[in-house]
Amino acid sequence: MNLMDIGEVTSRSGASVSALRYYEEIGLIRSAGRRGLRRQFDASVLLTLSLIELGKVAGFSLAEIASMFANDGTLNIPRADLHAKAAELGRQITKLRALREAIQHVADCPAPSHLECPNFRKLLKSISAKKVNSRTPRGQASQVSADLSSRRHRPSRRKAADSPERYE
Amino acid sequence: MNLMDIGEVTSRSGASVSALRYYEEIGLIRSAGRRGLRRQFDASVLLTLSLIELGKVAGFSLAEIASMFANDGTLNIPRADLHAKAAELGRQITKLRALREAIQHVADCPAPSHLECPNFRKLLKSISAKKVNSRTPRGQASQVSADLSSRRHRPSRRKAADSPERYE
DNA sequence: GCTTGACCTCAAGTTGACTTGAGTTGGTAC
DNA sequence: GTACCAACTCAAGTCAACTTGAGGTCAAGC
Repeated sequence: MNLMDIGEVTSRSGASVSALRYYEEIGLIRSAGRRGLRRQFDASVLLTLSLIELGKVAGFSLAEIASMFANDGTLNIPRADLHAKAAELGRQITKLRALREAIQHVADCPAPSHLECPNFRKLLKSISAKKVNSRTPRGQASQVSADLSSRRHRPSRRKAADSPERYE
Repeated sequence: MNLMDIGEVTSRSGASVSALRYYEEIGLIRSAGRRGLRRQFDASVLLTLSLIELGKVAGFSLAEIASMFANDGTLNIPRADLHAKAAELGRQITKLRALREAIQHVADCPAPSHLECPNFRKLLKSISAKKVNSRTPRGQASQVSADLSSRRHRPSRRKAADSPERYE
């Protein structure tokens, strides 16, 4: 019943071949078997991949996502975890809003240098304060970087030159 | 006037010694000089570090942040960039809200397995769709993980198994 | 029969942002 | 004056999540 080569899975899911093999290796997905050498996937893998995507977007690591799948590949997330995650997302959203406000302010503020603007200093302080209040176990920064400028594992072949004003 | 050893900077800023040295190495911060071997920092570095924090929270890479400082260490961000970033944050916020809603739904949904819940499937689909619509330059997932569960550079001694709430 | 192309394995490399470790130096307290 | 300890340098390691590369297999088409 409707088994797919890995190539079809990539084209239907958007995940790369190497990512799929990696996912299989770490037990995140399962192939239905082999045809010769070739992995065969059944259609359910596409849904699983969506879930994985979802989990990634939500900020779970692949290991955590893996732990959310039951043995049969179905979802198995304790509802309490979900509530916690939702709450966490809520806090994150709040923080991002404050941040956006600060940035917007800076963009509109007429002070010659932002550092000279007392409002900005105040915003800065409030944002840092927020950081300190929220439990930050090892002084790590948060990581908000979205898919709009995802800079984790950015492939080296893609030069950063095409973005508005080439940082790098 | 009021120069600090690196140790004082770490205790006042929360940044680690090694991070500070690293920042200096890549030109993000500057020491005011040396006293013997020891770097001396003046108080302004604390503000700079706040800005760096801010930039990181906003999702800029250190390289990008570096490019925002003028030679004299003052801020120098083109306002258009800021507007763009604010808009980006706005999109990010929207997305996170949808995500939170989805997660909340899953948590409350009585279906035995989430995959069987048509509503969940719908939410899944809408989130994936959103991902596709928003410009995703390298097909990477977004990274939302906040400081509440900072999972970049997470020390390996932390096993991924203990998850239920304590995101440490 | 031979090429092609999609797939395979396995090891090693990549990325950013640090951290760790080994071995050294020098200011300060006793 | 010497012990101590914070700082130093420099190289190498870490982490997650893949990607890349070299070399191999196999079914299909000419």
